[in-house]
Amino acid sequence: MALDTKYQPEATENKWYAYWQEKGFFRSTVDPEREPYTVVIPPPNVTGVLHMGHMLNNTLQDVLVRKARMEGKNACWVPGTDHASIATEAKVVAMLKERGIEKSSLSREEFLHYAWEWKEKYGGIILEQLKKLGASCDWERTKFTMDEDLSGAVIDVFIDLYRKGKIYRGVRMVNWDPAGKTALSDDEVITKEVASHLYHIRYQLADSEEFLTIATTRPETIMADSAICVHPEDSRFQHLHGREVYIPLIKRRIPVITDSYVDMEFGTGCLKVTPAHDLNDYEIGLRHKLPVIDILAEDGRLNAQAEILVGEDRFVARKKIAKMLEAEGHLLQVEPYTSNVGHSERTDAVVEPRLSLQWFLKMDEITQPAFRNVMEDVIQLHPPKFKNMYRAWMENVRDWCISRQLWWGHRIPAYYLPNGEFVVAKTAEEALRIAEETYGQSFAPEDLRQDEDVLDTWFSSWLWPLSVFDTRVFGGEAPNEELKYYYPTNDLVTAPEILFFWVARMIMAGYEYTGEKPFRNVYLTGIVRDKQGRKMSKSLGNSPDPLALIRDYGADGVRTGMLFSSPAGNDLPFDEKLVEQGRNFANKIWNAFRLVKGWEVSETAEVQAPAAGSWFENRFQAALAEIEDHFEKFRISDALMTTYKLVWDDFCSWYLEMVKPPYQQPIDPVTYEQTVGFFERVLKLLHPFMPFITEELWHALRDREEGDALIVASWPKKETFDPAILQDAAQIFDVVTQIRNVRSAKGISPKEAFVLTVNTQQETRYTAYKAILMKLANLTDVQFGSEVEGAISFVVKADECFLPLGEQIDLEKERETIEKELAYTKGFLASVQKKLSNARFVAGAPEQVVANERQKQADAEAKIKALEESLQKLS
RNA sequence: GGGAUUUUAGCUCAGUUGGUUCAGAGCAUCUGCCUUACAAGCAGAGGGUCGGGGGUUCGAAUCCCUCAAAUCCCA
Repeated sequence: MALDTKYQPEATENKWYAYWQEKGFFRSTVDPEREPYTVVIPPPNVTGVLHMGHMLNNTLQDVLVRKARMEGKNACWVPGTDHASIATEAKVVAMLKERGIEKSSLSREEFLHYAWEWKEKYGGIILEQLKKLGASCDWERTKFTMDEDLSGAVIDVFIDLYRKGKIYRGVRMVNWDPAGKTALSDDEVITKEVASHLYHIRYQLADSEEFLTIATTRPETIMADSAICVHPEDSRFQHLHGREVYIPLIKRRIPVITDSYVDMEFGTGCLKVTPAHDLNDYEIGLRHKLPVIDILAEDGRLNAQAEILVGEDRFVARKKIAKMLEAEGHLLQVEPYTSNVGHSERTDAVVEPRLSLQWFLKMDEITQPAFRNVMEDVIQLHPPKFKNMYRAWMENVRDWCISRQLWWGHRIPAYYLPNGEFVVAKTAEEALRIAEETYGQSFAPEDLRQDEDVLDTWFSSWLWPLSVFDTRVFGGEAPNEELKYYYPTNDLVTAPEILFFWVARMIMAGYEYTGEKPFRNVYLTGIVRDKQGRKMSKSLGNSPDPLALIRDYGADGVRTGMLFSSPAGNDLPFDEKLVEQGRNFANKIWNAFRLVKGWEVSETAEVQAPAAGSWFENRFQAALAEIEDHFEKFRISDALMTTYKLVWDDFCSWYLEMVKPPYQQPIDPVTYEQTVGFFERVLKLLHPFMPFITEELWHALRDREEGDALIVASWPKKETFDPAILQDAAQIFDVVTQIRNVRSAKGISPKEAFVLTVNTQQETRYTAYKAILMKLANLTDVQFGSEVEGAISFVVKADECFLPLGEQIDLEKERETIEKELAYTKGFLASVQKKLSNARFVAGAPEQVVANERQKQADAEAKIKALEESLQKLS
């Protein structure tokens, strides 16, 4: 059969993915006989499409899952999506707008109908894309955070925490969009520089004819002032401490307070404090127990609390107030000023900081086990540097605002009563019953009004590692078999950006509802960035299309490309060169297969390299030990690199070259069997990284029985290896490289064969590898001796090697080279001797270190001797 | 403003409790090869005073201080 010289991934990938699914290799069910290995996917946004971050993240998960599966564990990777209330609602609103429908014209039910329609249409796309990447998820377990049972769990948790007294209602300042009449998250606010004015306004002191002057950009809010604040150390205002002033126009008395928040350099050094309309002022208000006076309605007009200009828009009011202040002589100065003003991403209205009643979860107690168990490494973060960040956050954690002014999500199960109270219950009927019991009066169902808000998306995804297995445990039921078997999960792979939003909260929920951690290890990936260091995002348009990449480079190429340069916790500066390297690697493996597949086996064929097998056997074990160590420490990039070098350098460049028969000649059966066996073993190591090409070659290398697939083949067992063999071979390889080097430097063709003469203490080393040495360096013989006429010489470790090159030798140049090396080695020896002659070193350093230094000394001395001999022969 | 992390070859990163071969890898670069597995390749080579300065130590990329730069989180 004629095989293409290039690996063609596309057909292979579809074929094997279908095969794996058809055979049910991704499926996991409870099996107490086997050790479970569980991973829950960080649920991507249901309306999202695959981006580079998902590619990296899910490749890593798939590597871990596939390796565990090959190790014989019951590997269970649970896929799913989350409802992402803000993002999804924004998309649905945008879709409706395109159809000419305003959200405000719809009822809640109508809107949700459209939202579900959207979800049904687009919700599965991202999971389908993950299949192209090769993700070996148990698709039968696919979950969605708004599935009926998962939603029930969220509501149960809200009720439970409310009854435990951990959930309360409180005031919080939000970004308010007066045009959209909705609260915005910080991400939806765009800050722009706006040309405005700084108004200098004087306030009269209550007990004298004096005035003080403040500077503000928002004169229309003076009616909401609760105090005037000065810096406690500001010498200009010491006389004002403890006194009171009148707000101009409305003549309300407010105190002068001191707080170091005030910037003495800015404005006049006197700050008007308006707790209802500025976040910093709100905090000053809390510290000084100031009243909160809210003068703005939800549409941005002044309300009755303002006393004057009621019903005017805030910007109209600003101009009118300025005029009124001027008329009364209170406006001293208006200076131009540029300020940063938040605008609504969607309506472009100026965002108003606004106090609103929100639901909060108390964090003081629920964080305790989550904090302790990470600090004590019960749950390990990889890399551990994130522990510091985690601690900083957990030590300064604030109560969690869990309500959102949206419709898409889990509606808060609180029901308001006509008497101003509310009850929390799973259903309206239950709420009615509780209300009647609690207040001893009867209510009609329509008396109850359910809270309009939904819960923060994280309030459902924090349950994810539990709720994908068991949704009833939150209602107080005993854990089911699934939860008992699969939980705690093993590894979680996610981005550091959501270490607090998601990871920490999952840990809290895990301990709260099971008393047990949700996972053992958290692998934190980096962010995929472009060459300029910018985060890849759709809006910047700097992200390649992942599916196009897979099409162009193959899924295996893309997977390895992403992993080559992404140690845990480090950002990945993406470069198409990386996936090109991945593709080249797949091609290299493909061509190694072509070589082996092309061999004809013959009983009479000569064994090329008897020592090759035992060398590679040991080399493989050494690499395997290293790979296992890397995996254990979650150094996935390093595990890949070690595998890469084992395959490319050791297997292809050294081993296959050793055993390869001369052109068009057959290979002996023993070497062939051994080579196919090695090939199978390297395919196993490669499989987690490159599942498709390895499965393809697994089947192409031998005839397989039904169900003998690489995806479920056994991971190679770690065995001891002999470092002496590796050392011997390394010495031989060094000699080969030196000979090639001499050829390269002298412009001698690799086809010209030589006799190598070696002066060594370890002749057996050379006889054992004689065939290999001759083959790889193109020698006609290897002899031993200390002198060769007309030869060029070089020293490898302590061994002196001679190649007879006749007239091609430039004696003067050779001498120079050797003298240079000699001087260098003498310098090195001197530094070692200096160390050894230092009594404090010999006394203080560990025995092993001193022994090493002595070895270095001996090696250097031997080398100097060999070099000096060479030099002597030249003269 | 508070906190965290990072700074090692052109790029991306290793470098384990300070001590093996005088700092390693991959990619990129340079040189020579279309040597029938692979030019998506083969063979070989060059490249770093470990961000700057100071200190501790017999010995520092590694520990301490200081300065500088970058990134991230919280406000």
